[in-house]
Amino acid sequence: MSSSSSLLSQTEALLETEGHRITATRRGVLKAIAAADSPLTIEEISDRVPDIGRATVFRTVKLLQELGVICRVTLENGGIRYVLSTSSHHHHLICNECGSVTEFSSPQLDQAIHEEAEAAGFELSNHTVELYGKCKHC
Amino acid sequence: MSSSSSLLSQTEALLETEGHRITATRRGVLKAIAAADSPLTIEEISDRVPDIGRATVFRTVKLLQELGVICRVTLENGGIRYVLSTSSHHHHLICNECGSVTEFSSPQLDQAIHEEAEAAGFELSNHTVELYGKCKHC
DNA sequence: CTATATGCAAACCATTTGCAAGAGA
DNA sequence: TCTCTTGCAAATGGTTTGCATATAG
Repeated sequence: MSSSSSLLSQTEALLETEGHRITATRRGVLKAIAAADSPLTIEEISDRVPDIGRATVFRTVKLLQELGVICRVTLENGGIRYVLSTSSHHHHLICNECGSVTEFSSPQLDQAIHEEAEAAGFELSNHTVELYGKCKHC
Repeated sequence: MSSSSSLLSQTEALLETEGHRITATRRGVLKAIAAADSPLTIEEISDRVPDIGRATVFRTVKLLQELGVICRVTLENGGIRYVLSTSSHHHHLICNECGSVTEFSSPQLDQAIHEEAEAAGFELSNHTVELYGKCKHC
C-alpha cells in the first residue's frame, strides 16, 4: 500500500535533509517498527533484524526518534517501547492487558492543555498524554 | 506546618495498612522528597540521605510509588524523577530550563480524556499528562 | 521473639563507546 | 575518495539481589 512506502520515502527525504545517509540498516529498523501492530522494546526490534548489531539498533532508534519518525511510549510500569508516529501530533491509549497502543488526537484536549499552560504562564514546547486501561478487545 | 506532618502520618497509616513497617529510613526518604522544590533523581535523593544505602533508596522509592505517595515523572529527554503526589489526581508542567515541576488539575482536561476513552471503547484505569516547556520564571 | 528492613558488595543488564572495517554519495 | 555508518567487544552505569545483621512490632 502507499502509506507504508510513503513513510519510507518521507523518512529518506528527512534523513537526507538532516545530513544523514540512507542505509539498508535504517530502512530495516524502520520497517520492523512499522510492521509491528504494537510498540516494541529495543530487544523486540533487535529480534526482528537479527543481522543488525544491537548497538546499531540503539543508534538507529535514537536517530529515528530525533527525526520524529517514531516516538517513545512509556508504559505504566515504566517500560519503554517505540511506535511509529503516524500523525504529527497525537496521544496514546495504552492497553495494560494486550499492550496494544492506539493513537488519537483531540482538539478539545489540546485546547484544554493550552489554556492550562497559559493560565500558569508556561510557554509550551511539547506535551504528552498517555491513557492506560483496557482496550475494547480485552 | 500541618500539611507536611499530615503527609507523614498519612503515609505511616498507609504503610501499616499494607503490612509494612514504619522505619526511620522510610520517613527520611519521604522527607527528602517532600522537602525538594522539584522532582529528584534517585541519585539526588540518595545524596540527601547519605546514611541510607543506595539499594535501600531504590527499594523505598519503589515502595512509596506503589503506595501512591510519590509519583514518577518522565522528562522529555527520558530522565526519571520522583515527586510527591500532593493531590490524588493531577498533571505536570515540566520546565526544560530549570527542571521545576508544577502540578495542576483540570476538570476540563479530564473530561476530554474520558470522552476520548469512551469513544474508543477504552476502559480507563489511569492517565498521565505531561506538559513540557519554559516556566514563567525562565 | 520473629519477621521485616537494611547495608554492603557482588551480580546483572541494558545502553554506550572506541576503534577498525564497510558502505553511501 | 572521503566521510558517515556499522559491528564487535569492552566499558559503563544504573538497578537488583543475596546474605548477614539490625530493628520494628
